[in-house]
Amino acid sequence: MPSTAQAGNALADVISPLVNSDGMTTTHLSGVSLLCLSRHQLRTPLLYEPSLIIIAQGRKMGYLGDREIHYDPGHYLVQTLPLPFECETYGSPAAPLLGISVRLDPALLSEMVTAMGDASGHSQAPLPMASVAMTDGMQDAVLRLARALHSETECSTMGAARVRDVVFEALKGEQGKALTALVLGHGNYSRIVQVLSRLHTHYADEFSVEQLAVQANMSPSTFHHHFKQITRTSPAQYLKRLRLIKAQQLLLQDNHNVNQAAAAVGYRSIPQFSRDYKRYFGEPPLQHRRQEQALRA
Amino acid sequence: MPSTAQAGNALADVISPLVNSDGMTTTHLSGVSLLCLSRHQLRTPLLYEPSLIIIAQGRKMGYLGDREIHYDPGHYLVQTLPLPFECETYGSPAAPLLGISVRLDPALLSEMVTAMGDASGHSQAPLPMASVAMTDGMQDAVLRLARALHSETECSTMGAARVRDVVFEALKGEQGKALTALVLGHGNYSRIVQVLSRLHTHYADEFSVEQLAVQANMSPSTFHHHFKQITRTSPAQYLKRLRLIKAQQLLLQDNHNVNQAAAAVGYRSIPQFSRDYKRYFGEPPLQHRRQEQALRA
DNA sequence: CGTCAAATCGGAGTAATAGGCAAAAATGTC
DNA sequence: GACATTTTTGCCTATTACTCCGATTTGACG
Repeated sequence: MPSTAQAGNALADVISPLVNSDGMTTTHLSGVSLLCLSRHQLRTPLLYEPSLIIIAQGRKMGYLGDREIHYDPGHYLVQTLPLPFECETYGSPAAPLLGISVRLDPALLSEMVTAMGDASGHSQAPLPMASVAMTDGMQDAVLRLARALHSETECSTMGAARVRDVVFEALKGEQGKALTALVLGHGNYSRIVQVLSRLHTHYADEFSVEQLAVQANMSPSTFHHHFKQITRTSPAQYLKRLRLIKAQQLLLQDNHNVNQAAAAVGYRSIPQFSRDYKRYFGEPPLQHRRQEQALRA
Repeated sequence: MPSTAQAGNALADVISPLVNSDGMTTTHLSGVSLLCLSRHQLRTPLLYEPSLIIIAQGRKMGYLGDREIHYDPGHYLVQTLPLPFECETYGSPAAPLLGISVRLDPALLSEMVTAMGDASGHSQAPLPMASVAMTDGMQDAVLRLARALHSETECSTMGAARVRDVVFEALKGEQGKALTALVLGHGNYSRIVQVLSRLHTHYADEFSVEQLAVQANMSPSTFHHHFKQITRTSPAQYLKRLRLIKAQQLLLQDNHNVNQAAAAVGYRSIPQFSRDYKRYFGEPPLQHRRQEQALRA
């Protein structure tokens, strides 16, 4: 059981008994996972599913293009879209990072947004990733959710409701509009989102920016513009990163060899894959796998 | 004492009494050696130190990439950089190759160049190896040097001056500029030379072209370009040849075994070493050593 | 300060190389 | 002559090198 450094951190105390290893721990509640990391993790690219991430102890820092996103016990993360970005995690054996992640199920989201009605007049352009100041309401909701995780019975009977509470708080919060925009097609934003969704489903296929622009009903140049506004990278870059991250999973978790991984994510040229991989992650594919394996052993 | 075939070859007559075996003979003057070879030596890779080489009898032919460099009694060789190249020697028992080699001491060179002042306006790109037509001045200077070698007393009192004369003639000659460029950093040229120097000192270390390019303050592609311009091979090739030649010395002279030699010059994989050696020298390492030992016995 | 030419950079495809493993071959040893 | 050891070869995968080319920068000159 990881240690909780600070006294009086209720959430950390509740989470801590539930995890026993670094990384993501699943819970009895699908869509809810626990984060733990007892060491410093240098800035590295990764990809989160749309989710809410609440930090109980430690802190994280995300880099999306030129934006820096801090999250810590006083700020939770609203991740609306599954964007590739880079993340640095601050944790130590004495005070590991502890947190809880709640996946944003589109169906649930849609239902809730519709039920809540459209209190439109959107304050600002929706951000696909944003750090939001913690509120009392959210704090309470998360704490209740975390407590529920201790009992399998409570999970099955009350789990959905606990999750609902948390999401409700998020919808009320600063970034509620961003989530709303996801559900109610909101002009340009949702057209780009559709394209992103397509990329995520078919990342191994070949795409031309032109095709994508057509799909979004925009000219290539406007498409490029809006795309970059949201993802902070160009379409081609986005796809490349997506592929590389997927390939990394295949390499490190599914024990594919470099050939297979490269092919599986749509690379035609293995050398090209190797180079891109090295540029993005800092070291070439196989070496990376060896290191990772060495860490486990 | 080797025979001097042609009548009236003053230099050959002076040198000939000083040598009594094939190969390099050292003299009382450090940095000055005598060459003798009474048989034909097929084209084989080797590495000279920066030096002046004056042939008194017979001839040699150097191959540096696509360039051919002839040297014979009418042409002396100015070797500015220690480049791996290939060399064929024409000699026979009746008329062995005879020559004299004067090492180019960087300190001496530097001193002389500075003293002579920079008569810049460089005629052409400096060549790291070049054959220069013999001049009367050089002929005289070398002859005087050679005569001095006969007397240990003269060596110790006048040796330095005699060497100085020879180097002075070289500096005045066609390739003087190449030597000057060595001392006075000359933009790209000297940046590449620095890298070469590093390679020669640390040839057993691991290098990537990328690193080297950084050291030379160039992009990889530009680095490639300039490197090849000077050495007539690519960086990786150059390092490989350097290592193989060093390994050859260890094998043939220092009686290392193949393992040791391979490791000592930076090969991680012995099989790879064996392959490369064979490609470069025509036959695998051990066989080569055996042949060489057979020749001596 | 703008213009043109030359040098340089960075990307991408092709080719070559490194290094691992295993087996064959050669060598030295008893 | 059989065995143990060293060396060589073959094959395979992953990585790097090499080279060309378009884009960009640099630098000299007007």
